[in-house]
Amino acid sequence: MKSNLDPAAILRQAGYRATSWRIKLLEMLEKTKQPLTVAQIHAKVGSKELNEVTLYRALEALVASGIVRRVDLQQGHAHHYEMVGKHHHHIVCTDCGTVEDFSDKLCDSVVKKATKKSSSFKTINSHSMELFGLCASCA
Amino acid sequence: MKSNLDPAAILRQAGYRATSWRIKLLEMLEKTKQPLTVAQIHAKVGSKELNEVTLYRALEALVASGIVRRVDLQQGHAHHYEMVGKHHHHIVCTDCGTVEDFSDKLCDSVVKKATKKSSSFKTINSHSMELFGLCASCA
DNA sequence: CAACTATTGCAAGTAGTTTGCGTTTATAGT
DNA sequence: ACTATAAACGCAAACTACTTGCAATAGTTG
Repeated sequence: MKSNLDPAAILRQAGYRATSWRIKLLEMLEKTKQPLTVAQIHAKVGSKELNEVTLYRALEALVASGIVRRVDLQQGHAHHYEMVGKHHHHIVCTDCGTVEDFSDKLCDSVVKKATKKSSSFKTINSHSMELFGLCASCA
Repeated sequence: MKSNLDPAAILRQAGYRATSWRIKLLEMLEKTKQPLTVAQIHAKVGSKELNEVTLYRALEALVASGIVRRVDLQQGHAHHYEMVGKHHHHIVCTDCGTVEDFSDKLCDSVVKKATKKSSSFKTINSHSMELFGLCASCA
């Protein structure tokens, strides 16, 4: 069992067809470090040829099967998308929008504590955490 | 210096006029525990009389001056709003949308650690964290 | 390589939010 | 209290982000 599946294999393993657009989409997302908006993805994958609707449907499917993650970086009302990969969070510059990744296993402790203390939740499946501040050049 | 200002005082202190709509809006938000969407707020404050645009402008102003907070509970593409009050986070049921508050000072440690480790950020002004799972009745 | 069905493109629709502009209303100054 | 001023408001219209229906196309299975 290879740890790094290629896009076509990832898609088929999740029960999807390995279509050229979805392969291109996953290849691009794997290369890119920053979470991207639909508009940015659209531009990068080929805004002329690829229909926006197709992109929305592809992202919806990929998010549903846990291949892609949707994050809210509080920039207007558009979401950002990124490959799930290893779990991490974001530090976002509220001025220029630069994004830096970070991760901390302390988060898991927070989740565990919250679950234990909660009156009506016993299982937490996922969590999001983003930090907002000013990057070096904007400060 | 009273700790609990009334809505009119809060508004004036932030440099706004204490209009009847904004007073009603803050009174309602103070009473309500759950974060609400614009549509829900609109319905609660008076959907017939209050123009939606006015509500959007009021919320924009209140968010800008830190009186109200905008949170993303990942339910479609609408944001939720709540009074800032004391800092806390949310546990959201991905099935029925129930929201429970929680807070943990460990979060501050995470923020501090991330700031220290970050290569391009030295100041973090705010952060968001939401947990997603299934509540007792949906599990 | 034929049949089956997921995926795509197009056109249209909906939800959420913003903008421009003329009118109303809270507030500061008399 | 009364008036001038600018913030806040309502209405209409525009706009962005996203969704839905349906017919055409293209992976995949046998």
